[in-house]
Amino acid sequence: MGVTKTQVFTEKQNRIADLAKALAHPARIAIIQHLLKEKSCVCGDLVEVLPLAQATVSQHLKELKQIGILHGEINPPRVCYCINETVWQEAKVIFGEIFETEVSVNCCG
Amino acid sequence: MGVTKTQVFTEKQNRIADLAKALAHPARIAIIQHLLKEKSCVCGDLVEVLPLAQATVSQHLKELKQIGILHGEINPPRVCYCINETVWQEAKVIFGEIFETEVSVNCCG
DNA sequence: AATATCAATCGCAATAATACGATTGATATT
DNA sequence: AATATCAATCGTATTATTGCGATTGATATT
Repeated sequence: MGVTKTQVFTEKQNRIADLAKALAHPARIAIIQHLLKEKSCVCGDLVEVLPLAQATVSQHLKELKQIGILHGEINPPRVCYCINETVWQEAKVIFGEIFETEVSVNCCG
Repeated sequence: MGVTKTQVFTEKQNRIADLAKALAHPARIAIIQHLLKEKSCVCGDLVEVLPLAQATVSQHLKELKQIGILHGEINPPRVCYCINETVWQEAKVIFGEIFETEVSVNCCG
C-alpha cells in the first residue's frame, strides 16, 4: 500500500527511520555537507552549488526543515538556512547508539 | 521524475544516501536492533517478532542484504541472517564522519 | 509605481517504496 | 512418494518520492 505501518513500531524506531529518510538522498547529503563546511548559514546560492533546479532544491530544504535538521531564517527576499544544532545532536546520539553496539558473536562467521 | 540524479553527486554522497535509505524504515531498524541484541544470527522467527507478513519481512531483509548490511547463511529450509561486520563498520565510520563535524558558527543563532 | 530578485508552492509526469496474498522452489520428515 | 516447513518471488494495489516548469508572493531597487 506504499504506506508505512508506523503504529506497530516504537516511537524511537520511527524517529530513527525518519531521520535516516532525511539523509537518504545525495542532494540532501550535499546540502548538509555544504552547510557544515561553511560553518554558518548559506543562502540561496545552494541552488548554484547543486546541479538541480531551484524548485527541487527548495523541496529538499523543506524536507530537512520539516524533520528539524535545518531551520530557515527569513530575511526577505533571501532565506538563510542553518543546521539546527539541537536536532543535529539528537541525530548524532541516536545513530551513535545504534552503531556503538558491537557485533560480538556472529554465527555466520 | 521519481528517479534520483545519482550521476551528478559524488560516489560517497550516493553511498551515504543509500546506507541511510536502508535505515529509513522502522521495520528495518527493528530487524537490525533485533539482530544486534541477539548478538548472533536469527532465523525466520523475525517474522514472529515483527508485526508484518512474511513476504514483507522477506522484502526488507532483501534490501538490507542488497546494501550489504546483512548477509544470509542458507541452511535450508531455514536462512540465518547476520550483520555483515565489514559493512556495519563502514556505515559507522561514514555516519561518524558526518556527525563529528561540529557546527561551530551558526548565523541563525 | 514599475521592475528585478528570491524562494515557496502548484501541477504534472514518472519512478520508487510499502504491503501482502498467493504461488513457487527447496529441503526435511514421515 | 507424500507431506510439511520455510523463505523467496510474483502480482497487484496504493502511496511516496523525485524532478522541474510555471506561477505566485514578498521585498528591494530604480
